[in-house]
Amino acid sequence: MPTATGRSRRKAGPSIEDVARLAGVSAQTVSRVSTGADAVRPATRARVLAAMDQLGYSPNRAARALRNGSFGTIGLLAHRFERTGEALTTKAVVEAAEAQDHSVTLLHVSNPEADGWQHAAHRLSHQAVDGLVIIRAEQATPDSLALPAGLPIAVSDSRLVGYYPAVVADQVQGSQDVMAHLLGLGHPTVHHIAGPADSDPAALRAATWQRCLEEAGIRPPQVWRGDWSAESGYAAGQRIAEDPAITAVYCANDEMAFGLMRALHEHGRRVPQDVSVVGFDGIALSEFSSPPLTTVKQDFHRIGHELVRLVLDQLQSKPGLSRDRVVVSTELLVRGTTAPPPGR
Amino acid sequence: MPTATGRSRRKAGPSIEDVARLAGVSAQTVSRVSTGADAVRPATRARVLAAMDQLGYSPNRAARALRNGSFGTIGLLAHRFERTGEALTTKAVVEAAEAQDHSVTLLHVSNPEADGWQHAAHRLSHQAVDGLVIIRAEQATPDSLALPAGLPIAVSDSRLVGYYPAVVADQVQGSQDVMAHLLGLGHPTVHHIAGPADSDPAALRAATWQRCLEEAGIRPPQVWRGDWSAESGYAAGQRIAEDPAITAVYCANDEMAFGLMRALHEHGRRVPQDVSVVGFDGIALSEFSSPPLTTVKQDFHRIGHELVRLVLDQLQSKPGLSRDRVVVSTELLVRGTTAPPPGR
DNA sequence: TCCCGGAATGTTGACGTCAACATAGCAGCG
DNA sequence: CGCTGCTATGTTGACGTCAACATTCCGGGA
Repeated sequence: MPTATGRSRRKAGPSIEDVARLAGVSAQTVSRVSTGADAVRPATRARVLAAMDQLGYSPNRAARALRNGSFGTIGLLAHRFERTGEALTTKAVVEAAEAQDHSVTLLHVSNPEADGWQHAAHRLSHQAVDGLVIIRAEQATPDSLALPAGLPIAVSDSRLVGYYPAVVADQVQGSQDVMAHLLGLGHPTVHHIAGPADSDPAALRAATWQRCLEEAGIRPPQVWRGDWSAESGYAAGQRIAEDPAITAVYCANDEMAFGLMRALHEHGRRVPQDVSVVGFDGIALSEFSSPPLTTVKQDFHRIGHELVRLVLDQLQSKPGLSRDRVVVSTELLVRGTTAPPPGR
Repeated sequence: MPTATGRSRRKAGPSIEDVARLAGVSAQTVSRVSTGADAVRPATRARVLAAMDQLGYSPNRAARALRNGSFGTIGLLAHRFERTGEALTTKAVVEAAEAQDHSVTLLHVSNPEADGWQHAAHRLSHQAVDGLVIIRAEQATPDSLALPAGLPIAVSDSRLVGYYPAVVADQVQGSQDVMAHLLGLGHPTVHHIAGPADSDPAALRAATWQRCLEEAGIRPPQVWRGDWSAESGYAAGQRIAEDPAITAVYCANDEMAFGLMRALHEHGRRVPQDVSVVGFDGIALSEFSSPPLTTVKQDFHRIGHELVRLVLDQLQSKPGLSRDRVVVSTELLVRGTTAPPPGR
């Protein structure tokens, strides 16, 4: 059974010794040149550089990592990271890490049940990376992860917030803005298509929606349950479109809003004249639905950068500099899918 | 100049020696248990496993990499990988790599001008990863990359195809299907919103569009030039919407189709009654525009898996098994944005 | 002239792992 | 009862790098 064990010793590239021999110096001098640390006579340095160039030498990162105990690598643990929010965060994490001379190793958690996360965490265990960023670990709990102690970790919205340094978007403010906007337009009530029940951000958005209604003296209607996908928004939309009493829907993300709008469109209900729709996330395409979607924009770029900062601060033992929880503000973008209710 | 060099020796986790001592065996026996390779008596194995568990041991990957000359890591070089196609390909690459016990290190090329790619290639230089996957290296040329010789590489659609083993989507077939569909509906001609001029897939789609028109005896109209973004599709749409003679537009990707549709909508031109629109990629949201977008679906999942296979085949020196070029077929999805031209 | 001191360079060893080889233990058999 | 031929385990060394320490070299001052 020759599975993946068939890895044999690869032919090595030129080593520091080869360069040293060619340049007529010791390995240590080559090391000095390559790390740029110590004093080396300009003539010697030039000779070493020429030798490096000639051999196409580049330092072996495994050996460096072994020597230094540091990989220059941050692990990124995510589930379904091809989704817009995750992809944008990932991009920002990679950029920020690069700016700090770190690279990013991706680990995709295929089955988000506890086992998948644990398996993933184990693979990226504390010797493989210097730190770990976890984005949207929806089902995971600190126990189910069993991460090695001492590994610097930063998480974004998820159940893990509170257990590890975290970056969270201001779900509450964003949801309040949405509700103020819709109720301000005169809608008698607002329906909500929520994200999956095991998602923390989804729960927060739903709770804020509910609280805002209650504070306005309105009894919250039954919540519609989606799973972030446009399909689920479409499915909920099939029922919503049949109820002429519904004039405003707050969707927990943009994809579900797209699904809802298609369902409304198919049932001949006009957006925004008959029904107002609001999304969440501010994905690039949200500006190009017809009409463009009113939504709450998240600053994924900043979220990614803050996540990296939290991890690297721990690495460099600057606990004083890193607050436990960074809140990134959100912004309501009022575009074309919201209007006063019909007959008003 | 203390740049990022301030990394000190991290406190090490438990080593194989610690486990050996606790279990009362030699380090080699621990190694055998941890690699699962050799024969170890069940009682001994159990003792070692218990010791590993108690200490929270996990093998040091740097040491392993140094020993084996292999990192178990594939590098992924991409520009703007947060876009749908890139993100889906990335996901598939990560999954496929994981299935082969490899992890994936992401490298984001921020400025795609030659320098950015070269810088990126240098960072991932041949000792850091066992192989390299390059997706959509639009501006890069083999010379501008200067990749280390002997590093297994696989590329997807880009100018690099032909220089390295490649996986390409069947742009030609997909474009032909689009043109046959639209012309078959009776449209007198078809306009095209192309991708950026330096993109190979964009060029291929545009060339096929042009050839199909010519073969039908139609003189191709001026091409509209976009940059893949919905914004650019919207910008082209502002002009297209003003020309009542235009009844069908083939967009080189879905995002631009979304932008076009919003522009058409704003100008009161109905899709598909007045204008037919076709996209390319088959992103998840394309099914949830109103009406749902007719598009050419690419199998990003398969593309990612083939890329990994090409790299790993080279790693295991199976040149016979890996063709130089894998073509992944595309599929026209006829949905709601295409219809016969008005008055027919 | 000789010695001192600092700068440039060299030598040694250790990081953690695992392949190769070495040895110990033990069952089976004549 | 000793020998053969396994199987289970132990020992050694090397992968490439770099910090710590050691050495060499050289100019300048006494």
